[in-house]
Amino acid sequence: MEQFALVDCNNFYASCERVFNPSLREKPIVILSNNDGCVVARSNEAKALGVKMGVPFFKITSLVEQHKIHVISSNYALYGDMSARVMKVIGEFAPAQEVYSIDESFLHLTGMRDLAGIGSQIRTRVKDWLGLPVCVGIAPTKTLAKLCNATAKSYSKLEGVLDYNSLSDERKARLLQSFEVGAVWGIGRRLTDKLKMLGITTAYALRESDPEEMSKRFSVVMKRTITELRGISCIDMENIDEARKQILSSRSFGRAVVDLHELEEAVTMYTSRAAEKLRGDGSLANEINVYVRTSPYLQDAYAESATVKFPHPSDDTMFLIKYAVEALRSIYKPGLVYQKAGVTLLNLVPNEGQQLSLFHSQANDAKSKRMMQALDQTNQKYGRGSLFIAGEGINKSWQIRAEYKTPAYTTSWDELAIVHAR
DNA sequence: TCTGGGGTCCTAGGACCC
DNA sequence: TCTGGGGTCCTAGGACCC
Repeated sequence: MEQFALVDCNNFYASCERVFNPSLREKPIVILSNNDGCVVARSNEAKALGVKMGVPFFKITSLVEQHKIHVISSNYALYGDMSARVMKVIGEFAPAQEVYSIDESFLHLTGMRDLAGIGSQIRTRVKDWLGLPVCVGIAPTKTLAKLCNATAKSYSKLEGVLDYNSLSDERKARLLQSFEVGAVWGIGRRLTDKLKMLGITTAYALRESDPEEMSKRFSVVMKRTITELRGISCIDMENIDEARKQILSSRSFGRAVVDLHELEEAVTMYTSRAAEKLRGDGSLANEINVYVRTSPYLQDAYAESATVKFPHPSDDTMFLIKYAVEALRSIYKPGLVYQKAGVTLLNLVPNEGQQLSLFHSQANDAKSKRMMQALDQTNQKYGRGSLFIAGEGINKSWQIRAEYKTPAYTTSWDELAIVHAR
């Protein structure tokens, strides 16, 4: 039988902030999304006060004042760096690891012994070495490992680890009964509603439903989920070395944007960022999609996107920008108040042995390669944004707000944590 | 008389995840 | 007044082929 562990950091962003600011321990904390728009992470204390995930910040301002909730703008440089460290430590425990998100990773434990013991060791080591709390769920399928992880988080008696294999059939059934069907991995809001109409409201009821019939009624994805709930693995470990299939860079603006010129600056910057990621993956893009939108909450909301295909695949920022701006101009409508724009690189291919088009000169290609290397190296060494494309604009007054940001303790020389001698 | 029967590839859109 | 950003996978339907 296969065995998987899901290791998940508890309240990851909030926990990262606490590592560098211990006075935040035991205090309610919320972390805000880019632009300080809504809540993307909460400490347990904030959850207990009723702050919901994803709630717009302006809706909880009185709650924040009333309970002295600490408000922090998200600091992705810090979280990304801490994440890399955590994943490295966790990865030492198993022959195969799949980093599933910034704060979660699956381990392949098939054939290993004392799985719960391994879970405890992981927990202890991450706490000791990095100061971050994690929980571990262990089961013969990823879907069950997810549920076990959630249970390990909510019952302190379990000390952060739950091994599904150690439960009796009756306990397994009770565990599944304790979860609403929407809590199951792969069952979102739409499916939850549809399942409810069939009288399926818990993870247990879903497990007991007929996979074939459900496959016809819904899709093969549903069938897989049911099979996984029955303890038969059908969602394998993914190869994490595979390059991404698309790269998206988008942001809401810090203020209303009407001007085409400002949109061009934004799109230029997003394209630069996406191109950096593209080169980091060692990929080339064949197409670019650009979208703009007004606030979707307006009555006459406008949202449009355009895709442009390149004459040949490329990772050259200047080249990509040219097409991005072309796409933008085709969808720009004057007089609207834009709130967000985004750029997606599509149809990505590995940057090896690419056939150059007939009229594409070798010399130009080498030159652009050196230029892009210089750009990436400078930005890596001196911090993002040290060197940028002129079209991004200097002021960037449309950029996001981040009023409550903490320093980039681990990734920027200017902002290193200071240790005070006693 | 009664509209072939497969196949493949591509795309848009839906649903999900964190 | 204020509502995130970055991904994946699946399906249905159209275009095209023999």
